[in-house]
Amino acid sequence: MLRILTYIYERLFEAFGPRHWWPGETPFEVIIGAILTQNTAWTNVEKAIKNLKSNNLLIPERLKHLPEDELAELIRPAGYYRLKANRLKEFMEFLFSRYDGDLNRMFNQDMWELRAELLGVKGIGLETADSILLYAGQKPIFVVDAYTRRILTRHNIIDEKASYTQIQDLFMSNLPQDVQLYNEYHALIVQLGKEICRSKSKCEICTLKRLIT
DNA sequence: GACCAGGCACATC
DNA sequence: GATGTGCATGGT
Repeated sequence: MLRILTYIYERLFEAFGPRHWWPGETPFEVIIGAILTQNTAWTNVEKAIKNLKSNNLLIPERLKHLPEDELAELIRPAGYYRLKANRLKEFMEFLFSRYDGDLNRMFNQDMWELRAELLGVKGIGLETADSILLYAGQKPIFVVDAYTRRILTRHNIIDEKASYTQIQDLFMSNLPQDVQLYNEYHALIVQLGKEICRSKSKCEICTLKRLIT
C-alpha cells in the first residue's frame, strides 16, 4: 500500500507540481474558507472571502462583533449563506470562550485533543476539522474529501463503503506523519478531481488511471 | 434548465 | 449503523 500511495503522489506531483496550499493569507482566513467551502465551489467562496476582507472582517475580534444577519449577506455568494453564517458564529463562540479568541493558543493544544474539540462545534465535521488542523494549524493530519474517496474507489484501491476514518488511516499509517507531505497530497488530489474527475465516464479514462496502470 | 461543487446536522428506520 | 433530506449560490 505504501508503494501505490507513494507512486500516486509522485505522478500527481509530476503532473501538477507544487500546489502551494491553502489559498489564504492567514490561519484565520484559512479557517473561514474551510467552513465556507463545504460542498461549495471555491470560486464562490472567493467572492465571500473578498467581501469579508474588503470590510476588514478577517480578524477574530472584528468578526465576533458582526451581527449574524449582516455576516450572512456578506457571505451570500458562497451558498447556504444563513447556515454558514451560523456555523461561523458557532466557531467564533468556541474560539473566544475556549481560547479567548487566540488562534495561537488554540493551535498550541494537542492535535487530537483540539480535533475532538473542533468536532464538538456545530458545523465542523471531520473534513473541516482536519482542514483547519492541517492548513491553518500546520498539524500532521491527512484530510480526506469527496475527491479522495472517488479517486480511490474508482481505481479499486479502497472499498466503496470505506469510512472517512478508514481512508484517513490508510494514508497516515502508510506514509510519514509529515505536514508538508499531507498538505501537498491532499491539494494534488483536489487538483486532479477538479480538472479531470468531474464525470464518471471521463474518470474511467482519466490521467491518474493512465498513470497508475 | 439540469447538474455539480474541497459537507454537515438531523430525522428516521 | 445505514440512508434520506435541507441548506443556496454561481459556473458549465
